[in-house]
Amino acid sequence: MSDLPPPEKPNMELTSSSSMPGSSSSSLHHSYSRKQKSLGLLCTNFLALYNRHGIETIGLDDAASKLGVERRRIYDIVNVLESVGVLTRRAKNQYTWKGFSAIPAALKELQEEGAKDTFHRFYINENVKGSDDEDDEEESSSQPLSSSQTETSSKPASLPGQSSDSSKIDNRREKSLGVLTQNFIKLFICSQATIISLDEAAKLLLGDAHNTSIMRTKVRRLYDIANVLSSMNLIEKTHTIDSRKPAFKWLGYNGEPTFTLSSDLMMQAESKKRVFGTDLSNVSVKRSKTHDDNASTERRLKMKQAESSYNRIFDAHESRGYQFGPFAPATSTYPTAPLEDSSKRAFDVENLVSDYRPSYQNQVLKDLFEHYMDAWKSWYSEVTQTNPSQHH
DNA sequence: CGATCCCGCCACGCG
DNA sequence: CGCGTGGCGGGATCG
Repeated sequence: MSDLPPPEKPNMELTSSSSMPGSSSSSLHHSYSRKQKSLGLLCTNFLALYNRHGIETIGLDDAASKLGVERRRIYDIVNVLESVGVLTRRAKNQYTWKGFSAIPAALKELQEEGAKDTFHRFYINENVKGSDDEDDEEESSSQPLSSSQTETSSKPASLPGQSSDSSKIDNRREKSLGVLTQNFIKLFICSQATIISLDEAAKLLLGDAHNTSIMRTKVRRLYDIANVLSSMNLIEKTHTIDSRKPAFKWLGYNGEPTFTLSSDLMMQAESKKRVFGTDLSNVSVKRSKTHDDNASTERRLKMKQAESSYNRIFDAHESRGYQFGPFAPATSTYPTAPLEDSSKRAFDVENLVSDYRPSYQNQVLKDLFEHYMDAWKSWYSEVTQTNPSQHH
């Protein structure tokens, strides 16, 4: 009982002007910071909530209510998470948790797909470019699609009706977000680009730089995707070398999701990406986020190919078959029996969403994070073999 | 201001 | 027809 409240959405106001200035009255704190409801943060919480051992199935309603958001938002997150293999749709309203360990394989597949698809030849770099015409095209014919093979059939090579190659109508379904996410990622892993500017990505991904309207919409989606990907630390927001335009930097699979919660609990005791692939050939010197990453010695990404490096990492990860230490064990985590609630009580997710208020940045979550953070740190120091200067 | 992007209307399938 | 999904863009916030 008392599973999930039937009332779908306690939406107070709807339709018509939704002016909700919170009713005059002085008080204070107005405007509800948008940042607090960002997809990125939501995703971080989502991950924290389901990245525990034992989780296997995820119900959308469940997630929505626990995180205190509308269904719609869950769809956004779930779609991009699925693009990276962390989740898989099992049935209506039900997803299967695969975990971060599924990312490498997913990326690898994306890379292969991208290589054979129409994904080739994008060269972005610091140098400005004509950026006028040319180099647009891209997915104008045939759908990039996903899951080319690997998975049984369920992939009619030719869609009923127009057998003409390009089926403009293409899948009515996932026409965006999911596919967009994959294509976005392909941009990085199929080229050796590390940084891709926003409009560059939009231009490449859409191939319609003339239509401002469409562009605008796509860019919005790109932001959504970027936020989610960022919370997983697959990418990071930055700007182009000339620090002019906003851009995204591919971080790749550096390991676990760094708990970069807002910046309250851990502020500076974090960031330590990459743990394995120490023999990466193209290991860029990624400074910590201590300051900025103004890499003065930014070699021009000219090199091409060299995909084997990825395979190596993936392989290493998979063969290790390990499970990210701190996350699996956690033997004494939320015993389900709140002995007492003086300081650290059980992780009562059912209470995460107090109601309709910004449920993020929750005290409980904080506790959880700290707990994990601690475990993670010790675990990290263990696996950190190659860690020269890092403490003086 | 322009960059960022939250909210939720409403159009798609599918039972 | 209702319901689960999720495209899509207005317009509010942020920097």
